[in-house]
Amino acid sequence: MQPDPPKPTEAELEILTVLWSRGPATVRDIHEVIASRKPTQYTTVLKQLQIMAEKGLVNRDDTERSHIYEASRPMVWTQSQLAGDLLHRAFKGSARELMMGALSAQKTSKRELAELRRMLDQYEKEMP
Amino acid sequence: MQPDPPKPTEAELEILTVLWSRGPATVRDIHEVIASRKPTQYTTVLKQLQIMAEKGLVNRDDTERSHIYEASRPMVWTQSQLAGDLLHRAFKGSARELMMGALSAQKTSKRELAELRRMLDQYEKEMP
DNA sequence: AAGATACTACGATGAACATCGTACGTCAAG
DNA sequence: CTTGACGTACGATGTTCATCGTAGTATCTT
Repeated sequence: MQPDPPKPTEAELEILTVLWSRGPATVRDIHEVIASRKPTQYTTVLKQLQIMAEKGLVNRDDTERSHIYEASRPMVWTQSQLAGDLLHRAFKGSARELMMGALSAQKTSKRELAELRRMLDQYEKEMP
Repeated sequence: MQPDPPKPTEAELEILTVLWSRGPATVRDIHEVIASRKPTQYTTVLKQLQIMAEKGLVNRDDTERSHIYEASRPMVWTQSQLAGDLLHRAFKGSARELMMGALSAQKTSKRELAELRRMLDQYEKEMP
């Protein structure tokens, strides 16, 4: 868990989401989830995981015959990387503009808006 | 301006940001801005713009000798695409989580937070 | 023990990206 | 008119991504 891993690609991110939701898993586990969404070969997922291990995106436990993979970084850490990256690339660093973009991209429920507001309160309170 | 253009790539997005801020511009104009940030050949920018025109990301006016390019979509439209894309790929569609990611990715000023809150108020008011 | 099953390793392939060099046309000086 | 500055067009190249097939090895089943 030394150097920060690079930003995950699209396919890599999809695998990471599986790992974040299921926890450590075998290639088979992950493949089942992925394949249920789009036709994908087992070895494709395997190869991805091997590459991801090289990049440091996942850690591999190969003590057992079926290797077990887990995300090397917690979900929120990676999310922060991705959000920050887009924030700078497309929104000049403006969190407000990013939020505008997100809200206009989909209908957001009143509940979600309320949660958002509450989160803001929380965040502001922890900063003098 | 028929079918929606695809999501811009990294290099394409950088060019678009120039077009959004300067308005319609020639290859030379754009190249000057880009090259001031990182060493880049003139023809590289030219080629990018030609490809972007094919993809429909920019419109080209070739009535003059120096062609004039402009973004085919307004900034906010593209921003919405990008935010929505990331929102679904990495945040399960949760605007709140995206906001968390963005805020934790950089220090956000009190002013920015206030603007954000005001923007939320505004947005909520327009939705019963 | 033999065959089927389950894994990993890895090379090959094709598409998308990003970058650049070269060719070629136009136009305004000199 | 010729030459140099400036412009577009486009092929070539190297890289990263994503996907898959094949080979080889270990394990299970009968």
